[in-house]
Amino acid sequence: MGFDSSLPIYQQIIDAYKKSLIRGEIQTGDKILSQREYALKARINPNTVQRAYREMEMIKMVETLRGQGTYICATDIMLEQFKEEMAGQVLNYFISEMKSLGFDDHEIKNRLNTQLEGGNK
Amino acid sequence: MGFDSSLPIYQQIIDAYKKSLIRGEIQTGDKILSQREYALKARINPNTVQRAYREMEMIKMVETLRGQGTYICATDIMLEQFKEEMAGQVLNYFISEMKSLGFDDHEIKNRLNTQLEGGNK
Amino acid sequence: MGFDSSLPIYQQIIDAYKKSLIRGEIQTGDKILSQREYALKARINPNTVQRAYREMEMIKMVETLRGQGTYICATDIMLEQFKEEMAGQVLNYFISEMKSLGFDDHEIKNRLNTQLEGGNK
Amino acid sequence: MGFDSSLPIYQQIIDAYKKSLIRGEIQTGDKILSQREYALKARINPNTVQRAYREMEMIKMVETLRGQGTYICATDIMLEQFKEEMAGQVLNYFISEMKSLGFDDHEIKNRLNTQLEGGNK
DNA sequence: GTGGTCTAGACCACC
DNA sequence: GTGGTCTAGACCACC
Repeated sequence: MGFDSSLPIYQQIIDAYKKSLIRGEIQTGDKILSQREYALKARINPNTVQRAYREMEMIKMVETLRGQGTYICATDIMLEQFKEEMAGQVLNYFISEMKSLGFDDHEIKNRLNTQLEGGNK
Repeated sequence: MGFDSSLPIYQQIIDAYKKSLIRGEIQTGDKILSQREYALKARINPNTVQRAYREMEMIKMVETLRGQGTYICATDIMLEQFKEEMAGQVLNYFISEMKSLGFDDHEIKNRLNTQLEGGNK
Repeated sequence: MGFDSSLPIYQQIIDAYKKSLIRGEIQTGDKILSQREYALKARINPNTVQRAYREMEMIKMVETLRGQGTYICATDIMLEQFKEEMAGQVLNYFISEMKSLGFDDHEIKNRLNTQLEGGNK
Repeated sequence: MGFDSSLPIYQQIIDAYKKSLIRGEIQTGDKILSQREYALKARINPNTVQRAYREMEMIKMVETLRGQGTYICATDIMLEQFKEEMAGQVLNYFISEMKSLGFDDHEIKNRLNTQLEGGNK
């Protein structure tokens, strides 16, 4: 429940839900936190949560029943898309971090291979 | 100047300075922010900043001149160590993120190759 | 620049732009009012205007150039959709108003025919 | 209780009462809001309300008993007239909206028939 | 100047 | 209780 500064908070909320879906921690049909609960737990403004929830609703990732709450309604196809999207983000972030540390493409690949073989925790 | 929740904040402060050094944004001889200034800008507790600065002093990455401020004093060898250290962190974070999205070692390598060839902005 | 109370203001802003597009008063490529200007003229909060502009951007009806302004970028196909959408709204509003005045389907048709033939200003 | 900009507000007040009468929401003998109450609820100038009430009195749609309030006193014949009047307004508004969207007489009739048959909620 | 994000808080509608 | 809309206003980034 901590937010870093690179992406807008509402986007981080959405990404976190997408990741939870991919990992199977939540699934279609599940009720998610109410906007107020989320805002309280994350100590952010309810309006910020609402923007995230509204955008998730617009892409039909969740559906909202007035007075009842918000429910996941993502299809398997959407899950695949989210997985691609999140993987792309993770990859780009990784590559840009490595490059900013001074590694070129070749070195990045080598380091990854070494790390994967050497066994990372 | 935003901190996420995974690492202790003082550690994130140190890492940020290490990365700035590697990237050449700051170098040996440069004066860095006073603890007070840092705490104000980052809106964190001065004690947290103090711990970070103390640890950087212990490994002789910076030195503090009383009444004058804190100065970078890292050697080239230290820079190399920092680079390895930071690369390891970035790699481990990348690998664990990809795995939590459901990718195995083979897929991770493939994705990286594709992304590097496809050209990421 | 007056808003009635039935639809949310941000929706009325969007509908007004859709109608202007259909009527040819504005067209693709045109720059529209800045959010601040619109808010000032309509005497509403800039945040309300922003929500309308953001939603128009999400459906690719306009595009926003940071620091420069917002421009219409609707395609002809979108215009056709907007026309259907607005016609549907107008029709439904008309029918519900007539029914609430006590007219049935048959009478509504008759009244419309009479009015169209009798010549309305 | 929201007013749009096309008609003068006092006229909109009168029309709203006429519609309420036609719909049977209020009837002859009922006491209506005091001018002061109306102005407060609708957040408009008391003078505007006064003009509406005065005009309703002139056509003997309401009567004001000093110190007691204002009461509906419309006859059935007046109700019929109001119904015609309101229907005419609704029709004219509908036709002008459809024409401004680019529909001709023939299309307007067709659309209405389709909508009525298709069943609008 | 432009738009983008966020907070704080009011008030409403639906249940 | 739930979400939806709106205002007021701060602060930021890009130009």
